Amino acid sequence: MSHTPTGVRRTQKLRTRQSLLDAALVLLEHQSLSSLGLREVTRAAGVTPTAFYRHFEDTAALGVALVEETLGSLHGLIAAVLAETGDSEERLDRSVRVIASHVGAQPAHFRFIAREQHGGVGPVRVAIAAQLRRFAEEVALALREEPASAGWSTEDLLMLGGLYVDHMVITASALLEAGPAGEREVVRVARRRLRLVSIGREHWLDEG
Amino acid sequence: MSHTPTGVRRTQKLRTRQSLLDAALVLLEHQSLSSLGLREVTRAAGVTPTAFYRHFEDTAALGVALVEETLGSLHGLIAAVLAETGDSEERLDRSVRVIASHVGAQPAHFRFIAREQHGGVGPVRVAIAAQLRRFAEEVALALREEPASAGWSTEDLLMLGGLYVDHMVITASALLEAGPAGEREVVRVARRRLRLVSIGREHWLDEG
DNA sequence: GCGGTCAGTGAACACTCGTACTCCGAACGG
DNA sequence: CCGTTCGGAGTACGAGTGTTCACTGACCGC
Repeated sequence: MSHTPTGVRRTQKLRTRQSLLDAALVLLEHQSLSSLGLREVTRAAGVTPTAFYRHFEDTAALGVALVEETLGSLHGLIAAVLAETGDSEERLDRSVRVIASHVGAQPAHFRFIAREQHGGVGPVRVAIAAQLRRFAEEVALALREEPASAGWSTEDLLMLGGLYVDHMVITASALLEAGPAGEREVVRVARRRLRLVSIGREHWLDEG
Repeated sequence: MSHTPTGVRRTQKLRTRQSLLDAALVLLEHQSLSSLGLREVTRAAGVTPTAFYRHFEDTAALGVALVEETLGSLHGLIAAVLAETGDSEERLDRSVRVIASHVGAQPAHFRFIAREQHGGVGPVRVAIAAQLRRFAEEVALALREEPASAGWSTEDLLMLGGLYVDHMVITASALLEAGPAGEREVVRVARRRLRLVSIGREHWLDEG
């Protein structure tokens, strides 16, 4: 009897849940999850502390939910960007631009990911790692379709995919630190780095 | 009258200071700095809470001190590794091995750095960023001496140095997550990634 | 050796925290 | 329409927090 997932009741519950997530995200802009108090969140969300338990067991569980909210909706996006046509340079530019625009649009979400990727809350770290691994696999899959990947082993494609994903995270983090003012410079360097990796990729099979 | 910095008194003070740092590092293995309590540290160090203030203003200040303890002693090390002779492949292996051995020897220190690099405590983030930038500059300086860097601009050398440093951090973090059991695999992938970057470097000036 | 310096103590302050209760009332299924 | 479900409110508890204050006693330079 899990009842219908629709109805006024369910809607209101999701509403409060979302306001908890939103409030948490605001608070997490200046602190990390492990120092985030349950009461602090409920206070900012406008509900009583006890109401929190109707939605999450822990602040850790809330963190995991935030991870899925942030990264869950991004799957397929990178693959789509890579699948578009254009020469190497164009696609590289496009990738960096997509990252920059997403980070600029929802800085708090990405700050949270960067902060908790190696943070003090185990379950959240695990959730982020799982999502990033999925990204790496998706990128590897997209790369395989390209002519430039002829002769590449699956393992090497995954290595390259992980490299791209890690750089995506680094770039996002750098953009957050630099702020809108330093965005151009960060983008410049990120593009250069990707170009270097791209060149390495082209000549990967020349040796060894 | 700042008196002589020597003497039994100064020695004892440094002793307690160090025990505070050590205690904090142990506690930070399973949590992040922003959730670390002042009382918690003093309890583990075997002193009263008030004694803490004789050494640090904040737990944030303690964090900054930990950063310098961890990274301050590493300067020159990478440059030294890069300065050793050998072909590209050998030096690449050596670099990865040095990282792995250091991480294996003092895991807590490196875990702290990885965790707080994007953590919730501003001053600590700044301190880490400053140290890593210094590393990047040192690496760039070492790279400039090599024949393979002929024709490289200072900016690109710095870009490459930053790339190496970022990968050093990523590798260290991956080693910590993997534990001793997964070390071989992490080292394998790290070596591959560095080789790819190295190949990109060789052909960097071929185009545009 | 004598007086000042100062690292560390111990008690007390005013908080905030997570969690366990009981209870209310609106939306729910039959 | 009626009994049930359940999201949320309210209260209370014990534990832990950062910081302050006056104090002690060993080391210091003179």
